[in-house]
Amino acid sequence: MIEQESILIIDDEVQMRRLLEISLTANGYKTIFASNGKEGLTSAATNHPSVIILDLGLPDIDGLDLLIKFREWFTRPIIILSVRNSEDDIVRALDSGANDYLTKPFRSGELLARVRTAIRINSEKVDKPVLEFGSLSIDLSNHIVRKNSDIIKLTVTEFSLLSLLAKNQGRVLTHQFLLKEVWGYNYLEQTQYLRVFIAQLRKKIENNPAIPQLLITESGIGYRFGNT
Amino acid sequence: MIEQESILIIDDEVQMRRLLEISLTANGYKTIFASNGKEGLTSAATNHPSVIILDLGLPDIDGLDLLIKFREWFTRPIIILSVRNSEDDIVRALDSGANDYLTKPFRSGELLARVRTAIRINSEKVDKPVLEFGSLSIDLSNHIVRKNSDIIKLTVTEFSLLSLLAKNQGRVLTHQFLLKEVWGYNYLEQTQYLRVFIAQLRKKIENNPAIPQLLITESGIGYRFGNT
DNA sequence: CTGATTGTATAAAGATTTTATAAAGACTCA
DNA sequence: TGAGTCTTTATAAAATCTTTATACAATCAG
Repeated sequence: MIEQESILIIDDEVQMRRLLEISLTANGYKTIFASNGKEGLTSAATNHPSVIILDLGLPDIDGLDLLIKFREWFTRPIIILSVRNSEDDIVRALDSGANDYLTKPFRSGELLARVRTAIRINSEKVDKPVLEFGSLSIDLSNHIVRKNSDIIKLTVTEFSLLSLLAKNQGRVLTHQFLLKEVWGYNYLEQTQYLRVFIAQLRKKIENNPAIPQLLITESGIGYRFGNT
Repeated sequence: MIEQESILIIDDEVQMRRLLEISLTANGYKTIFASNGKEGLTSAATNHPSVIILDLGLPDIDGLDLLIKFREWFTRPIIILSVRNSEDDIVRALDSGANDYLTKPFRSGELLARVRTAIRINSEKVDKPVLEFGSLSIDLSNHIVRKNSDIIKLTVTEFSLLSLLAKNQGRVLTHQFLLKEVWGYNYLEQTQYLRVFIAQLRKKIENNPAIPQLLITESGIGYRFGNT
């Protein structure tokens, strides 16, 4: 079963939201809505949408500022929808981190195609479905971890932390990055969460948790998966 | 030295080629031209452009077929430029693997911004540069130092000092500069810190710490990474 | 040349920060 | 309600940074 892509729509016009809801859900996307920038930020942090569709004309925050704020941590596609059609607006939005820019009124078929394109390009960045590391295998799509072909039971949080580290094998991932990706934007300070979950993971997957070979501590920075 | 991005333009109109050449080279890109599909295919294969700008109305091959052919092996961004403005054309091109679609006439500032965006998104897929010095490699973005492919564990301070010196290979960096960059403004007097950490680094990365080849002392001035 | 001065290298002790782990409390969902 | 999970707290252990001590090397004046 393929997981459903979710799309966060940040727009204050009711009509526009309804229109987008109809065409996106009809094409198999899950829609999430926010009617101002603040709501959009928190919703993105908690829901981890696959794509954000952002209207630049919001009541509370300037759209460009919001875009820049998103780009401090949100790495997935952001498509701008705006009535503003000046070259300057378009260039600034694209250079501030937008993936695409469509002017209202737009053709919904084109929007859908641009959403598909953004998701396709984004997905090229990641993911072999099953990661293998010696006796450990991590099946990302089925959420199954095996050690010597025995299934190891992990909670959702444990799995998400482990798979994030494993997907970035050999790289040091900072505390903040891990917290942002696993718990969300509002947990950047909770380093202790990480320690607790790393300890739990080590108990489950390391041969000798006291001398970890897979989940390596980089003191003062974060953690790294793998010793090579 | 940053390598120049090259852009392959596949278009049969002379005027359009000239226009693109002017605005792209003015913005620091290297331009390559092809006036039909066949030429475009061979040119892309030999030149490995960073981006392809493809006009759909070519004399020899249908643009969409060409796009599909490119996508059998070409993984970098392809931006479509076309007079055709129907939703159907746009959707089909995007779904056939185009990264973006602009209709003629277009605004050259917008085209440039979309080229930048395509390159930026594409570069997120690629690994960041690694500094190499003989058997020593320093992966700045992943915070990993290897010697003969063995990972060497460095503390945050050690890493920041080493990478600062390595990034300025061959230059002498003064004590004060190093202290300012690594420890901050209030530590300009703590030359002893430097001595301690340089000694630790030498122990970790030099073949013979007593006869340093990488971390060179410039007595009375500071330190230098590597030989000139 | 000799001795004083300045600059450097290194080990190691002390202070501080960061991490590991267990376990208790809170929450969630069937 | 209760099993499973997440969050929070407490504390010991480990890692790192700072400071001190000492020895060596280079330079220069007399």
